[in-house]
Amino acid sequence: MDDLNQVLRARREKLAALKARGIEPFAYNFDCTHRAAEASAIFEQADAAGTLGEDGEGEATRIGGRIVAWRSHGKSAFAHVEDASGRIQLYFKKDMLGDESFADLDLLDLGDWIGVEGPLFRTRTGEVTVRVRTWTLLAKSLRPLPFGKVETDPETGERRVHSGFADTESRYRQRYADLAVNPDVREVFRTRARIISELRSFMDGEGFLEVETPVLQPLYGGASARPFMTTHNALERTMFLRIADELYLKRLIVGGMDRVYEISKDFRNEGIDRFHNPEFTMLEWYQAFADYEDQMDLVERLLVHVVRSVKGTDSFVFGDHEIAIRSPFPRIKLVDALSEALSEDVSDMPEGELRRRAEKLSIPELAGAGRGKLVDKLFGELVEPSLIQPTFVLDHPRELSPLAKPKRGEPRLTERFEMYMAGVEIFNAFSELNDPLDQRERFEAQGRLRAEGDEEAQQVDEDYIRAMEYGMPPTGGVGMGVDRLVMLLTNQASIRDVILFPVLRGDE
RNA sequence: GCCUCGCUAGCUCAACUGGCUAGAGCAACUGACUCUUAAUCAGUAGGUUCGGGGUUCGAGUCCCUGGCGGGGCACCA
Repeated sequence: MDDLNQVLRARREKLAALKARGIEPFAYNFDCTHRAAEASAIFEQADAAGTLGEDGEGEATRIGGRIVAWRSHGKSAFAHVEDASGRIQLYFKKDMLGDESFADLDLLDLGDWIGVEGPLFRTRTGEVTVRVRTWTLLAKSLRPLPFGKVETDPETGERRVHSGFADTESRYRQRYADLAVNPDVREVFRTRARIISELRSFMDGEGFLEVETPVLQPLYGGASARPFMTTHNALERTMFLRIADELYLKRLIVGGMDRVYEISKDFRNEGIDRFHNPEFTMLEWYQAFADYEDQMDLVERLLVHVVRSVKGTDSFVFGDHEIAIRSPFPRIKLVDALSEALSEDVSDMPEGELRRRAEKLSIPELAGAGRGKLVDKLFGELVEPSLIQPTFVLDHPRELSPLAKPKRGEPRLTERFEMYMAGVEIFNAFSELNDPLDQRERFEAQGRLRAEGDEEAQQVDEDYIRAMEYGMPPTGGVGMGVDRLVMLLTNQASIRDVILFPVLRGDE
């Protein structure tokens, strides 16, 4: 207790005083009749309909919330409480509450949870307010929340927060405090939930079956990435956290489940930046009898559906850009886009020339890069940042896509697309490779890359090849970065702002 | 992993070129106030300046080192 600062100490003293007065500081429940926003709305309706009482009072309500502002005036006090719906003003008056209950208000603090009961009325300045008849302490706050002060501009109604809680690191580490004092942050995560819900209902509506495949895997695959490893004690074996759902979902296609999808966390043991968190949420789906052309149509319909449902329009603002979701989206071939950027056809450009171009742009880490990798690097440098409006980029080099079918008529390429918005890759899809002999060769080529030190190259998955040998129908598959879509639709600059508890270093 | 910027009271921020006892607002505490809303007014208290080491008569400030975070690069979705 000695090492607590005065602020924490004052609250513990109030806690003791409350107990001494026979007030339970941590209640078991509270029977609310309304949320704050509903109560205000009901009052406004009654007022408009002229059904308020003669004293201008509306119906009695019970509201539970956290005290976020307090203004005491001697024998009366105003406060705001906030619940999940918003905030509402409270008016405490000594002759309404009685001496004892009014005196006990001195033991409340910002951050306390209370329940109040009383009729609604409108103050002289027009704000719908609860005239508190009785109040109950629901939970004492023993640590001050970093509330700012909210100023509402009387003319524009605009809310400005003074001081507040801005330190990025503290906000991520103590997300509970961030959520408690920043309603905007709560809104971002409400939108995130809506987006995921709309993704589900869209996939369900298209006849896809939601499935769950292993997070903990004996082999990992389906993407180029380093995995997290762990150990199963009883089995005495190394297990991997999945880097993609792909290989299991396609086993289900082999099994005859012709449309499947999964929304789940994947884990990649790589760097962290504003577009990457080590654990992130992916939507993957696989559709039998379809190819990547069909998947472009599906992606377009999915985006239109989600953006309309969540934003109410066909466009949204991200940073400096207004992104319009109007299908069909432009479809450009990777090689053509790059040729245009270089003002020279790259389809037959020798590897040495590609390398010289990349070196001229001082693109780093070119050592050991083959043709495909060079094309990819150049594309990332020259074209990707300019893909602001939704754009499909088609037909990636074969060596970069070991799970995709060869492009019809152009066997050095694959039937693959990535979809970009705001310069960010959101979707990745292929006509799925369903020839088990070709698949084995691709895995073996990956194995050679691995032997040369490419830690991200895939391993041979014999069981996956066995599944394919039973017969896999032609299939279109798509992966989507859910967090990134949420970033775009909530206009958040960092993936950490759309993940409740992003990965940070320890602070011990 | 590399480059770069940052870390000062519970919160948001000051402190010039190294120089008095590290300041302010909010929050807290004491008092006044029965329609306020960034309530107001009077007063009080609150600091390991991220940790460790060094230079100096003197370090929040300069140097070394470590930690954490932001941004960029690399890797990647």
